[in-house]
Amino acid sequence: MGIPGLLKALSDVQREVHVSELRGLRVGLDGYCFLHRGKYSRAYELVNGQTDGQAIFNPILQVLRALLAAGAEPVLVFDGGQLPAKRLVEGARKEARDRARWSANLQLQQLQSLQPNSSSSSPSAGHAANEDKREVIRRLSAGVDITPEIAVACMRKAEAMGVFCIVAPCEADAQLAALAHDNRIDVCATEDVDLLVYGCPRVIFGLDRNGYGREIRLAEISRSRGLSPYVPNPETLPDLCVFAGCDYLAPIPRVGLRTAAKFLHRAGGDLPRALALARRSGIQVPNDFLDRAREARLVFLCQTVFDIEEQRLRHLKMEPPAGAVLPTDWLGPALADDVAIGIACGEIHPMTHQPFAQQLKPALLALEAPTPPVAPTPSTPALTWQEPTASAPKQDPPQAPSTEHALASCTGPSGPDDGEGDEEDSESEEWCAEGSLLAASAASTSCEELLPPPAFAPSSSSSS
DNA sequence: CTCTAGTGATACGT
DNA sequence: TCTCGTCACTAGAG
Repeated sequence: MGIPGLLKALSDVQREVHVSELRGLRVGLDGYCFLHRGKYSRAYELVNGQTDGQAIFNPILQVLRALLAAGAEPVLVFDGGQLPAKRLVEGARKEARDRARWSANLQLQQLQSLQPNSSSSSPSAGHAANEDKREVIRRLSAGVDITPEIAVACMRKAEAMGVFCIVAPCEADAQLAALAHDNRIDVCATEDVDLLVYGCPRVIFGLDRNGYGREIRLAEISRSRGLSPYVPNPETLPDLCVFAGCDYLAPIPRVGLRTAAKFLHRAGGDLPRALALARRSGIQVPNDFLDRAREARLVFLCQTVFDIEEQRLRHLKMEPPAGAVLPTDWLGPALADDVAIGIACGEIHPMTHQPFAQQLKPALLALEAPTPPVAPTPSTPALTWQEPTASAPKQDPPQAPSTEHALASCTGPSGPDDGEGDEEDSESEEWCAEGSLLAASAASTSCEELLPPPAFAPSSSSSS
């Protein structure tokens, strides 16, 4: 995620902050970062049987409460659709999650087959079972994925607290940067250094439930000595990051943050010259790297965001150059205004573009049947722009049905030998309740609610 | 020596 | 069909 090592390199310009210093300020939060903190709690719930499925929301709700108590005004932003640039790396991540889920579920099945009659448990056996449990939690939490359904459920909870929420058309990072650029938020809270690359002036990292975090101000990064003699600044940060390898571009082997900074320094900040210097030093820079780097740079500058004022999509900082020929939807999809508004409101799924209320099946989080792990491909490089050969043969899952059944038994609080007939029907009441909540809100919500409340509007126009 | 890239341990609500 | 881990440590290359 982000640029490896950049946050640590900027540690000398970080400052400890507390939410009490944010009174009266509007704080934009990257929703995914805080939902991610709840994944372990969610896995813990799963292995322990009884669960209301709500633990995943605790970290974000605690942070929201801390901000509200301090007199700050939180604004919650969620990720939306995928960018083509990230599809490749997302595919690898999904595969890793599926593998983790697969192994965790197998282990969970074994654990539960042993657990009911633990009468024959010596202390050592109990200890071993505990160790197994921890292992299952570890693997299961790695397999939990945060779906848009979960994000929207979180959104409804936050809105019930009076928090303004929005789903970005693409990445929350770019949307937060747009809000900051439009002076709708004063500071961002996230774990991702990318927000600095996108140009957010004040970013708080590691904000915890007690309200403590570490702030980096974009205007002060040129004071950092972490990459010396290279001196970073807000304008050249995108060049450094695409050279060092970011999410939008396959990295050059043996080139990380330090090496990229070194060559950029020697080239006076000019990326083509830096690449030439790198080649001269024996680094194998792909022939098309400069073109790919220019495309990746545009993602930081021109990604599609939702414009609250105009109630439609726009580009972040500038229109893409007229002559630029880019892959389809490279900067984000072109959506009709009503679809874009529906996504931003959390009423339309950002990927399928279908209304949430119709398709919101019981969100089973990590409980869906995992796809079996594919055999490791022999020796293909991990990230290439070549043809996707991954669709070759789907092997037979060794024991998929039995594993799926074990999952089903784990689903309900006490699943009374449920068959598999009811798919549309609700199995878990909490998600059913969530669904009705969504349906009700979808029926009554008008998208005009996206127009910012008075306190949220920028200090320019007050006409409504 | 510096730096990249890979590995292993690790995580916790009421 | 449906969203991002991270840190410390170290082998190994330059």
